[in-house]
Amino acid sequence: MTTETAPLKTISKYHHGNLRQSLLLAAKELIAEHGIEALSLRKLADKVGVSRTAAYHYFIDKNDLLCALAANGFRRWQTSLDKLSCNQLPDRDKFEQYVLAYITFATNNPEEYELMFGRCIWKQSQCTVELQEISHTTFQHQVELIDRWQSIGLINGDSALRTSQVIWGTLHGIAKLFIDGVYNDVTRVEEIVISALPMFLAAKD
Amino acid sequence: MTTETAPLKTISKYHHGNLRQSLLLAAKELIAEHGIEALSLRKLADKVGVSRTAAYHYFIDKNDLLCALAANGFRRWQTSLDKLSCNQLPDRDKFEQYVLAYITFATNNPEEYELMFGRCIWKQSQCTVELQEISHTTFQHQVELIDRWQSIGLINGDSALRTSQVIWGTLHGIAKLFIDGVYNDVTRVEEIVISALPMFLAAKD
DNA sequence: CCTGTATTTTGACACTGTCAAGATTGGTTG
DNA sequence: CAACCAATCTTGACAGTGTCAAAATACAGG
Repeated sequence: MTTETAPLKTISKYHHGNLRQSLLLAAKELIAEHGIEALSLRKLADKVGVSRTAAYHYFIDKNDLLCALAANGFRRWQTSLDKLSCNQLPDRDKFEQYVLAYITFATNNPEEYELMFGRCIWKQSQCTVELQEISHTTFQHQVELIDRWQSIGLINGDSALRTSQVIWGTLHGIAKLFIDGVYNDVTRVEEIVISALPMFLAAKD
Repeated sequence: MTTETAPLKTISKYHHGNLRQSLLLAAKELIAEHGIEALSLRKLADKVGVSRTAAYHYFIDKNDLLCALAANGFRRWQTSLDKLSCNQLPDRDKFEQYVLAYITFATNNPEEYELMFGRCIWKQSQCTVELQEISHTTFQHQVELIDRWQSIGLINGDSALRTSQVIWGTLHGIAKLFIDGVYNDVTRVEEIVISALPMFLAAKD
């Protein structure tokens, strides 16, 4: 009777339809709620309502699935970056916005950030070419941003690459200390980042 | 015949003698060689030559054992710090030495560093009181160091606490990007840190 | 020698990732 | 319409993990 009264697309046990997408979505939710290390393919399959090994038809690995999630994260962060640099004029406010946007993205999506920049994926050096590419271009965009701020004299330092590495390192370090729970009062993260800002800026007046 | 010719303390299957110490040593070696996530209590027990669950008489948990390892790491880092600050005169060279010592400690013992400052222990917020105390006092010592450099005008910034958090964040971030494999050319880490140095120093001449 | 206590082992359980083989479905061709 | 095929999903199985309960062993004191 279930098949007769079904109006639209009923739930046919087989052929889920868009399983790959559903898996990624459910995985993102599970990770955001319970952390990366709590994610198991069985629980994920349960949540989607599918068998334990169904995911292996779309991902060669658990690692492969995590890489896809990380790549999505990079795309999200990339669009946030684009919104910032759409205006061609770089200035001090934009730099401050960039710094705050970075730290906000990291602390608002801690588990996704951990996936993107954590050891879980990169340490085993088995990251997807997709992830390799999107992360590389994202970093390049950031270097270009820094380069423009340097060219107007807002930021000093060595080459844009070196300066980018240092600034990124600082933001990453502060974010990670909070995300990983070493610092536990996450409300203070903005204060710390704000007080780090003058370090980057060229000496004025 | 083994017991008769035994000169000192022979290996009697039971009563290993100093099992707790042996476990910590073997665990440190395994972790340094194969990484934290590759450490299992069974392999550890195998290496020490003892049964799977023998460790549970000295550690309530796997987490408890990891906390003990991390605490040892903090003690090691603390002694390195003491060597630096034994001379009462703070100066620019000492600051540079401190920064390089930090980054060297982190990159030379990446897995131990990950244990000390990584999510594995702190995220679950189930860290030992021993670890809580030693890490706290270690951080306090670093704040005092920064405070002295500030008082001679070498470093500027807000309160010593804030400045410590920022500097620590920067060093931690750069170290982590290498340790976690996001940056893969670890030979460049010193260059990056050196180029980060002028950011911290008060504007001179 | 006997007994109690500290130490270590064995057995068991639930959970994990992943592979091989089988079951089910939708689409395409004869 | 029927038969096949390829894509999709499931079941069974295996090795490995952390951890608990209960049993076994060794040492020390009477």
